Amino acid sequence: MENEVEVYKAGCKITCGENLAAVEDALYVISGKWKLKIIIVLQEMGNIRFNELQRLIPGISARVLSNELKDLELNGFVKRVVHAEMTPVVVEYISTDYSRTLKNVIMSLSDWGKNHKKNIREDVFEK
Amino acid sequence: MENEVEVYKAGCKITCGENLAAVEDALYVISGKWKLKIIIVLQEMGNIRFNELQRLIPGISARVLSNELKDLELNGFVKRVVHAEMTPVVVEYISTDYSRTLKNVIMSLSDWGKNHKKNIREDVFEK
DNA sequence: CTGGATCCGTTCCGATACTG
DNA sequence: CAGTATCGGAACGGATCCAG
Repeated sequence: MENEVEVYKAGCKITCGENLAAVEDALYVISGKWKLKIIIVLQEMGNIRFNELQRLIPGISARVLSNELKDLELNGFVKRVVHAEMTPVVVEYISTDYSRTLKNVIMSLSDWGKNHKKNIREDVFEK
Repeated sequence: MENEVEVYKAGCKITCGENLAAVEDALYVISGKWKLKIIIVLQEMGNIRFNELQRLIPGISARVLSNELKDLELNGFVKRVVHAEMTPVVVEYISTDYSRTLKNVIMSLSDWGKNHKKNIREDVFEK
């Protein structure tokens, strides 16, 4: 019977490892303080310019925003569009189709976040 | 017509802000390199002891695991159970009901991670 | 306006050693 | 077994100045 438990746990370790690896892959791309936020704003606003983006994401500095945008562009979540015909040059950022595959992730996080906030307010913590 | 766009965007900013805040609340609690992984393993294994946990999460050090567990316990995701009647003392960690509310989050992340990995392998990147 | 460059403090985190 | 202590490097991120 002790053995059964061990066998069960050994089985768990396999599926568990799969899930773990998949979540790890996801986190590798979208974790960090800003990435998901930028993606969300980009998706909701359609096209958007650098400064407006910065204004919509409270607390982010130009340096960090710039770095994050490069990273997101490399990973195919954002497209950078330069309107060279205008003066001064206008640069717009738009979200890609691929970034839209994160819909479920964003929604589940958003839902959970709302509940969590509610719970924290009500509980007053019975630790 | 230019005006319509601005009105639309102004509306977006409101709902956008809500989503942003909710996702931010969620990320505040579960972001970081290890938190979700620990929660996943804990959920799949039921009860588990410190060293086994460390073995199941490749790369984590004892110091970091210890810190993360304390943090997770404070936030109600993990329960620490001490069996003082045994010698040597056995300490077990178990996941809480509250940690199970993350089910959707974990599943959507896992699904997306699997797809993402597949895409990366196939694309060979047509940037 | 759209960032790049630099400086610098903080925080994270990995390695190792150690304790009861 | 279940952690703690200490160290040091790396990464993150804010502030400021600068350029096209």
